[in-house]
Amino acid sequence: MKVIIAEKPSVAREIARVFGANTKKDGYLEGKGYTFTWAFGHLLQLAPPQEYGFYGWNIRNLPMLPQKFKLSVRKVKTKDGIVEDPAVRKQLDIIQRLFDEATEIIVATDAGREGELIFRYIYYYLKCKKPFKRLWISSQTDEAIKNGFRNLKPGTEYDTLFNSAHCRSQSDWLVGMNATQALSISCGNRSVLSLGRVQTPTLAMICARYLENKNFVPQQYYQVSIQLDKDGQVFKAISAKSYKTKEDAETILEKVEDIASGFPNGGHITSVEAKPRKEPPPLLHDLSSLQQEANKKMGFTAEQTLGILQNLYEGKLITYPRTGSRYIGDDVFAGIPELISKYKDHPEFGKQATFLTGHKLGKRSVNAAKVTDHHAILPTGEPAYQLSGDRQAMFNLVVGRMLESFHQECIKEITKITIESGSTFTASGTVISSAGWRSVFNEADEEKKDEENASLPKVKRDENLPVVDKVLLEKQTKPKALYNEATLLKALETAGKEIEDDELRYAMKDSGLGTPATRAAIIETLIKRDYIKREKKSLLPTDTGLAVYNIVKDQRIAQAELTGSWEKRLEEIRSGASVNEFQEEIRTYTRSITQDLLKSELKVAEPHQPIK
DNA sequence: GCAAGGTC
Repeated sequence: MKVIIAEKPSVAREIARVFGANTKKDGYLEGKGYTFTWAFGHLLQLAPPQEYGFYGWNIRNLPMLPQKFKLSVRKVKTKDGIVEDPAVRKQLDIIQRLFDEATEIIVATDAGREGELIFRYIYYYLKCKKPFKRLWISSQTDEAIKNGFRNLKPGTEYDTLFNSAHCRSQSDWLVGMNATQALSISCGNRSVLSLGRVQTPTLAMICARYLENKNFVPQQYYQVSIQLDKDGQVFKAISAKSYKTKEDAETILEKVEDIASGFPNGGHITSVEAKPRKEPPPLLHDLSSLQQEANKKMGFTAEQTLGILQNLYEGKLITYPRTGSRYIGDDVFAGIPELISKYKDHPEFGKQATFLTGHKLGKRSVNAAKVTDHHAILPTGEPAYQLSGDRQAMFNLVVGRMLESFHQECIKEITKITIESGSTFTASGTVISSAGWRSVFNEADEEKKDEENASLPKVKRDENLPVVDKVLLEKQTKPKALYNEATLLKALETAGKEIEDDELRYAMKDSGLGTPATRAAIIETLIKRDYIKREKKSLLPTDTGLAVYNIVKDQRIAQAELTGSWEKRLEEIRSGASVNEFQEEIRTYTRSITQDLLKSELKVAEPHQPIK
């Protein structure tokens, strides 16, 4: 009997379906001489410090550098404290029994570094010695699965991938556990002051932006706005220049040739420019873009969005949500017309779905090379009945975005009118001449400035129009906005793009900080540590957060570059470079940061949480 | 009591 193990139940089910196996058993599926079982993500984790004899949080244990790491079963928090997750234990027992009976093991965890780690930790924990083959596919259509099975690779081909994954895992443990204990102990051991490769740069970004915002000195400046009348249609124009002093602006104001000053037609049109601008449809959603959108439109936190999406996914209404790709392959695209046609009667989207079934679809989101472990988020086409408000709203974002993505360009006409009336004024307005994808949600453009005109009348060069009103505008320069969940997620995704070192920037180019699956959890961790708090929609540092930031802000652990340098080395390990060398560097770094942190003091008198 | 990674 051959055993296939997937990363999660949904993938095992898909593969089993392709094989025509449909006997359901407890923890696996069976049929056609195969069994199809699964993990639930990481079932095993690196064992905590006490399993190496490092008891309590004690300076004598630091730095903690286990000679050999152990694995332990994933834990879960209950009212009786932290215990082994019984569901995980049960699944491990099932996998063990299946492996024992297996003539061959086929690894079908996700095609990537963590997928490899998920399997290998199970394999080594169960002390399995049987050889295994690797299924390596990047989409889960029938054809891709069949093809993958015709091209199974020897398991050993992925040994270096496992090495890099294991190094990532150990390095995060060494740096995170030691830095956390060192900082907490040196600050009096009154509360957990955690540090880590991802959470600390994230905290630093929030703190730096907060301080920049708080210390920003706004500059006062002035402009003059006038209103013109074209056959009864009034529109706004604003002075081309802005002025540092009120006096300068008042001079300009007085020079305006408006009706009240005795000029019946004092607005002289000197130029009219109209340019069409094409706006391509947006890409399909990945998790991060959907979290950002749901935060902007509905105010959901990243964690709430993830929870709702997981729920829709378990109800088979949407495809896998924790994806980092905004593309689909040609195989999935082939099914899109049929999928869209299922929404022809949808109360909100029916009209656009019907429109699209009669038109050639845009292919901006179709690119097989940009599909990694999972493709972009799509509805499955299953009918969705009586969803709760939140789930319905989220589902609509997914369906709506699908329609947008395969829709046509939006064509806008951007008009700029220049007017002389004592000095130079400009009026601008944007008119949508063909809505294209924008007709799906039919929402107003987000970033419309105050001075923009919703529509402009048709005017010609050399026309003279009456100026019916004029006003002095007092304005201030604005600081960069504080982070909210949407902008922070975006910043985490693009973290590393500003790194000067070409190699480090390259190493981070596809990753950023954290992963789609973990970013919501990172934000929640910072909140749980009382490092940051939500205030309205913004994320603000607390006094504790700022104090920790002050201690570590110049250290490598507070910088995205640390991830860049690890990613570079991990990629080298994947292509065969020495594991020991990197591990030794990490140990050296762990010793040094532990030493540094043990000297620190928390310079804030904030109330601490008692130790549990 | 700690990391970051994955998932139900």
